[in-house]
Amino acid sequence: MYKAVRGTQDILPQDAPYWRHLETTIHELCARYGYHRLEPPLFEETSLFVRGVGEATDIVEKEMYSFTDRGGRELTLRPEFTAGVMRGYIEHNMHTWPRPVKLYSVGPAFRYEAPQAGRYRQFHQVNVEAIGEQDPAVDLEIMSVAWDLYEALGSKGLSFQLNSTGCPACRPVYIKHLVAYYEQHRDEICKECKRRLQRNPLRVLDCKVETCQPIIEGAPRMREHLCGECAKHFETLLGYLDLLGRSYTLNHRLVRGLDYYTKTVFEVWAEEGLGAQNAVCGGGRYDGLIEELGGPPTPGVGFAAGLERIILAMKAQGTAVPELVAPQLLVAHRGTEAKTRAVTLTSELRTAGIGALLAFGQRSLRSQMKQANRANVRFTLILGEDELAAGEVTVRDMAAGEQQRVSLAEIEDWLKRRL
RNA sequence: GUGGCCAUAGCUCAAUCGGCAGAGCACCUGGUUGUGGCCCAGGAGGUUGCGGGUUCGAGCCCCGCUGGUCACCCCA
Repeated sequence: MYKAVRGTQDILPQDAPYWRHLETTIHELCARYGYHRLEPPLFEETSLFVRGVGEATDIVEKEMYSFTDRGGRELTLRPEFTAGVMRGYIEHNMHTWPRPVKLYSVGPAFRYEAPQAGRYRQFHQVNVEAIGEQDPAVDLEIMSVAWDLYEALGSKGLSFQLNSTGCPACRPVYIKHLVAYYEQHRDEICKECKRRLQRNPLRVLDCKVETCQPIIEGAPRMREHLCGECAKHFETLLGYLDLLGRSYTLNHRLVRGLDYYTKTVFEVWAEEGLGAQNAVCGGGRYDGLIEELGGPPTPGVGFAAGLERIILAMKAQGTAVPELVAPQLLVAHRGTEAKTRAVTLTSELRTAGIGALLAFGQRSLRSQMKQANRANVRFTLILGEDELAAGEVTVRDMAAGEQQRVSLAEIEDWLKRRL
């Protein structure tokens, strides 16, 4: 028997209300902030992600779904959105649009990882980007979109983790200090950190090995090594956040796995319900990315949030979501002629905008009533020989257990008054 | 890629010491020739994840594989 491949899953009808509510909330919120939808393709040239995400990242090193198509093109299913969105920004000359260009996307992304709670090989993200403006107020706006999204969904127990990772002017200087400090403690750090020191030194800061913790505590901090511009940017952002009364946690150990981030980086962590995968949102500023991808020098800031993780958190917290609309009536019938009329009646009701179910087959009325009961409809319309002869239909109110005859000519209005 | 735990009906789970594969729920039919929910009766549904081994005999013990799950790494 075929099964959904490892790390993928069907979104079943029982989860549809969560997805609908989440998607509706996202679209309404983004519209309120003036963001416009841009959906990049599911796959792009592999080199776009290699350059955009960074050669030394886990994503590029071991997580991409890459393939060669029949035309010999090297392609990759998107592991994240930002690179594709920026490619679109450049391709469509959006630098000529009013700034900042504010875009959002919702859809699946793909990473070849070992699946576990809150992590899948095909997963969904909402991605929000503001391009072409370096004002820290844009960082604030991006964070606010994330903030409001969780607020609208009634999420509790979230913490905003915030840091600045500097820019090409100050980060290399800081990294030198960090590496020098770590060289002094070479005998005390874990094997993995020794490797990190070579490949991606900043990552030593989020090592979770016990013995590395005191080393990290004593390490030089990025914030104390920011250049004037980055320091000012960060202070201004913190001031704005305080102004709005948004609580956040300064986390000097927060470094992000993608190479393109500059200045602001942030993540949103959930306390419960997600197992080890507690990050529900991650983002930051990427002032060098567009230039790296062949566009004009352009600042940008954005975030991505994982929809599966949001839904897991909603379930863990028992968040109520609106039910989807379902037909409120079922047309039951008895006899061949009545069945024929039931087919046309059901169709007429639907054309009139009334959701209706038809009992299929020619089963006993008892069986059809059971079906109506299971479908949880408000009314059952019964069409038999008697009703047909009288040009009427029997309408049974399922909750009250009462029924009455209504003429077929008037049934639409009768129902519209009550549904 | 590495490690722990797990795998029996659609779902949740039983099966004594290794001895006839079961229950509840859900589904279908009937009890009621045209009336749902509650109740009762019946029915359908299984290669016990796959392959091998031990044994008179394996759902149960052993080995391998696959899958699921959780965790590491990293992240949404």
